[in-house]
Parts: sequence; C-alpha cells; structure tokens
Amino acid sequence: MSLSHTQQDYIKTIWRIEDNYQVAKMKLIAEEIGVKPPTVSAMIRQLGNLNLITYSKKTGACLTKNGKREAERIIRNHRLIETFLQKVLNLEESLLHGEAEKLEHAISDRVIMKIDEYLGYPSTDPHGSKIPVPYDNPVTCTLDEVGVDIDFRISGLPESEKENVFCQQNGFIPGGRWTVRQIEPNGESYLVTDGHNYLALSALLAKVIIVEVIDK
Amino acid sequence: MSLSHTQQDYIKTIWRIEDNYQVAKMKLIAEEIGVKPPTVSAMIRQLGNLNLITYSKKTGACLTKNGKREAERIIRNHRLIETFLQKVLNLEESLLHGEAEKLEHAISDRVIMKIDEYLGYPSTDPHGSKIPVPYDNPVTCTLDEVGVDIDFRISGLPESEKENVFCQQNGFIPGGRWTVRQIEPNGESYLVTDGHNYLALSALLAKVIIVEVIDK
DNA sequence: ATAAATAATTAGATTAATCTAATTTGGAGA
DNA sequence: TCTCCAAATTAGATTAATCTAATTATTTAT
Repeated sequence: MSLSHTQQDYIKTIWRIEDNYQVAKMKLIAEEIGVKPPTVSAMIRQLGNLNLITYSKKTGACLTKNGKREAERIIRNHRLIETFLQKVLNLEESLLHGEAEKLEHAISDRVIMKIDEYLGYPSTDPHGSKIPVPYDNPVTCTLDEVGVDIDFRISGLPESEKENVFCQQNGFIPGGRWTVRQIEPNGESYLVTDGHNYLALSALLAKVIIVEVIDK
Repeated sequence: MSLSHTQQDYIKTIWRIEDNYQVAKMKLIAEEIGVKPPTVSAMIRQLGNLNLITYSKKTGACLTKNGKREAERIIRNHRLIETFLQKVLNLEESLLHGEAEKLEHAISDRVIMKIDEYLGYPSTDPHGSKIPVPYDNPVTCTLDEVGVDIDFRISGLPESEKENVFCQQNGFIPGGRWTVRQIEPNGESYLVTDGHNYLALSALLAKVIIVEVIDK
C-alpha cells in the first residue's frame, strides 16, 4: 500500500512538528497544512488505522516506527531535491522550497538514489538541515546484482520490444514477486522463479531489469 | 485555472493519438488511459467546456489551440525529463518513461526551463522524439529583467525573513498582478504598482523575485 | 468549583474521478 | 430500408478529501 500525496503531507507535517519539540495537536496540524480541524480529525483516524501514528489528546499525534520511516523518506526526498535544484540547476532560492514540495511526492526511490549519488551523498541541504538517511536501505538494483535465494519485486523492464514481450509472456511483469534460484558459474545466466514458472535470463537482460530486494 | 493531473493526462493522450494520425474516439481514449468509456464521456464534456477540445462523433476529440498548447507543454516536460534522467542521472532505460510520467505533472515551467538550459536545448529525447517548443515563451524571469510598463505576476519571493515580511506587508505576494512603473537610471531601484499601492524595490531585491510576464 | 473560552468531534454536504448497469445512438450489411 | 452490433451516453453509486454548522469535551480563569 502506498500513501496518497495528502497522507504523505500529514505524516511529514507531524514529523516536522515533533522535530520542533512541539505537540502535534489537531489545531496545529490544521494550521500547518492549511485545512480545517474536522479534516484533520478524519485523517488522524485514518493514519492511525494504517499504524503510522498513535493519537491521544494529551500527546497529540505521534509517529510510530512505520510513520517515522515514511516521514523521513519524504523529508529526505525534499531535502535532496532542494539541494539538487540549487546545486545543479541553479534554481532561485525563493523557488526551492515550493518546487521540492511538489516533486517530493512524485519522485521514486530509484531517482532519489541517483540524485544522492550525483550530489556525492550530501549530509545537509541548502538551508543546513540534516538529510535523513533511510532506516533500512530499500535496495533497488538491477537483477544481476541480486544474490541466489533472494526474493525481489520487479520494478522496471527493458524498453526493447523483443525482450519486453518475452518477459510479459512469461508473467515476469512489474509488481511480481520472484526469487533468484541459480546463477550460472560464469554469471551469464540467471534462473528465477515465482513458485510456479521458471525463467532463464541472460546477463545482458538481467543488467537492465530493475528490481527491489525484499526483506526476509 | 490550472488543470488537474487527470485532465492533463487526457489532453496528452488525445495529442498522442492525433500525432499518430488516429481519431480520438471515446473507446480508444479509454483504452489508452485505462479507464471505462463513461469516464471518458464525462471528461470529454468537461474539457470541451474548458475550450481545450472539440468533440463530435465523426471526428472524435480534437484539441483546440489552447488544448494543443497545454498538451505540448506536457509532452515537452515529459521529453525533457526523460532526456535529463538519462543524460544526467544515468537512470536505467526501463524506468525513464514511468518516472517522466510522474514528474511531468509536478514540475514547474521554471524548473523545466533550467533543465532545458542545463541540457543545452536539445531538440530530441532519448527515443529520438522531437521535443516541442512552447508556442509563446511563458516568460518567467527575475523582476530586474522586466521592462517598464510590463505587467507581471509574482511567482516567488526571497527566503530572507526581513525582505519577505516587507513584501507581505505591502501586499506584494505570490499570485499578485503588478506593473513596473519606473526603473531608476542606474537600475538600482524599481517602482512597481498594482493599481492601488506603490512599492520601491532595490535591485538587490528585484534580482531574487521571480515573476511571470503577462502577455498584453 | 463553576462559567467561559478553546479544542475536538460528529453530522451532513460537496467535488472530482471513477465504476457498473441500463439505455440510446448510429452505422453496416442484408 | 430495416435490423443488429458496437459505440456512446445517462443514471446512479462509490471513494477520498475537503467544507460548514452543530455538538461535545477539556482547559483556564475567576
């Protein structure tokens, strides 16, 4: 389940409030986000059901471990994007925050990883704020980097028509969960399975298939 | 009025169909976007009311001049983003399209302009498709670049607290429509007005205020 | 301790984008 | 021309995120 932009905004706002040593009361959240209190009430209940926050009148909203992980992912996106827009594109200061605010929700982990790499893994953003690092690295890589007996989820397939059709026909499609069963001694062929089907992929192909490694 | 992501997707899809010398019938649009025909029916009516398309059963949906401008802005965003992700970030081929699909709606004209500049104004994307150029350049620039008697809309204000408060207090806020009335001979002071209030801005300040020039 | 003020929740409505099921429209073949 | 199939539209429902108005709960100040 992935969160809506709106849900992400609430989580992020609660994180910022907590980071600021304040208590995330309904009214404060409402002001920060720019909505009315009843809207916050409803969303707080929703986020509670998703185990992203806990709520009580005294303590206000508090992020759970999951909520914190998600919040820091978004804050990380935001700060890396701001850094990138400033350092690489020379975007005017006054636009940095607003632009990052829009892009932080639309960007994928993979692109953020690339931006981080491009920037040389900065630890702070243009305003000097610390850029959070992901709790557990959400390992996105190409299939050839996945070891034997490791589960993965398919993120991206090659553009090439021929290869793409081959993958599709074998049910090897984005979103699917598979396991690397064997790697041929020369590393030139990969045997993968989803429990039902088996598929042998060349190293050439494996190098252009993007996957996300699944925690065991 | 700016279009929702959804509306942008419909406009873009119709553009692609037309570009492909096909007729944008309800059913085809529905298949392309991945929704059911009644949904398209409703959206087509909506886009017609916005003067972005015309529709008749024989010709299907046809973009108006406005619709075409908007479509090409989005296609342009898409293709510049793909180019950027590939050339600058070395993102894997298989992810290019999907990532651009998400970012194209979230990115602003200003950032696209910066990306275009960074890439050296490419004319084609990684797949060799032509990158459309904007009809009338939507001139976004800093206030010091705006001439006398030119109307503009404020896009971004400085980050600095002091300067920001000054602007706010004088009703000089993002979204507002103003005119440059005079520029002091040394170019060190700008007189601007919104019809009621007058405001004198230093060159220092004018250089960090982002505006969008309004067509006359 | 109680009234007044403030905060939170509930109830009910709205909007955008979608769906399914049913109906209508329109062209293609006999 | 008339029938039939496909395409399109209408009708009515759903979901997410929001609002206003009214109610309930909690503080705060006297």
